[in-house]
Amino acid sequence: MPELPEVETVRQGLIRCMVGHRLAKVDQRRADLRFPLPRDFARRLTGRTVTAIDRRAKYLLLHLDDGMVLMIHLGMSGRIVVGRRGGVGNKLGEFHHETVRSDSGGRDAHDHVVFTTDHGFVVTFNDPRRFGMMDLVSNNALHEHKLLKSLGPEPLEDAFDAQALAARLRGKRTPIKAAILDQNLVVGVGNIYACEALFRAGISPRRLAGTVKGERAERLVKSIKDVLRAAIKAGGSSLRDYVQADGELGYFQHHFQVYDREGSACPKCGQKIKRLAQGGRSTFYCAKCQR
DNA sequence: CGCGCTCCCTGGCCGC
DNA sequence: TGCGGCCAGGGAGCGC
Repeated sequence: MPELPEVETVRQGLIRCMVGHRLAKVDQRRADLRFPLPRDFARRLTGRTVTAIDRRAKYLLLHLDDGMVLMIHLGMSGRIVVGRRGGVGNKLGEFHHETVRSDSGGRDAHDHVVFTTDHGFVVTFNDPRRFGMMDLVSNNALHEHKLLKSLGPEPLEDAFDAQALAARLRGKRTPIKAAILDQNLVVGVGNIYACEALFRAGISPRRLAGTVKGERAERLVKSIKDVLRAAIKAGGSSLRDYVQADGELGYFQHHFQVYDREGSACPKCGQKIKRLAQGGRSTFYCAKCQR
C-alpha cells in the first residue's frame, strides 16, 4: 500500500476535486471489500457534500455535510483514480502508467466504488486485492472507531520525538523493524519506509526495539520524519499498483537507498545490500552501515 | 498482555 | 506460451 506519503498524496489530490463538491452519484459495485460495506452505503452518500478531507495514519477521512465521515483505507493495492465525466480530460485519466480511460470508456473489473461529483469529477476506487476498506461513521464517534482508537502517534507531529519513541519501545524484545511497522506504536510507516528509515538512521533492523533509546532514538525519529517528508514532497512512490490521485506518478521510488535493492551497492559504503525475512516480510539493509 | 503466525485476495513475474 | 510457485506496499485475528 500506499504508506503514509502515498495516502497523503492521494488526500491532497482529492481535496482539489472533492472538497466543496456534492456526490451526485455513487456507484457501489461490490457488497464488500476487506469488510462488508455499510448497509445502504451508496444511498447514504448520495447527495452529500464533502466538507473536508483529513488523514489519520493510512486512513483517508472524508467529512460530509451531514456529520458523517467516510473512512477509506487503500490496503495493499488500492488506488484512487480521478477522471472527468464524459471524457478523458487533462491528464486525469492516466492509469497504470499507460492506459488512458474515462468513465465513458472501459470499466475495470476491480473498480469497486465510483463517485461522480456535481462538478463532473469521476473518482474511482480500484483495488485488485481487496485488502482496502471503507466505512461510514459519525464524526462524534470517529475516534472510538475500532480501527482508529488504538493507533499510535502521527510521525510528523511534534509530539512524536525521541523521548516518545523510546518510551514506547522500552522493554520491547521484538526487532526494531517489526516495532515501527506496528501501527499502535507509530502510524504510517510501512515496509518500504521502515527499511529506508532504519538505513538512514544506521540501525540494524534486527536490533531489539528496547535498545533503541537516547542518541539512536533521536536518529530514528529524525530518519522517519525525513524520509516521510521527502516522499510526500516527491508525490509518493509509484510501485506496481500505485499512482497519485490525479494519475500522475510519484517518483520517490527512485530515491530508495535499500528497499528492493538486494545485491546492489550500499550508497554509503558500497557493500552489497542484504535481504532478510522478518515476520514474513522482506527487509532490505546494509549489514555494515546498520548496527 | 505481548508476540509470532496465518490468512484475506488477485496479479505479475520468474523459471521450467 | 503455459503453468506452478513465489512474491507483493497492510493488518485483523488467533493461539500460545
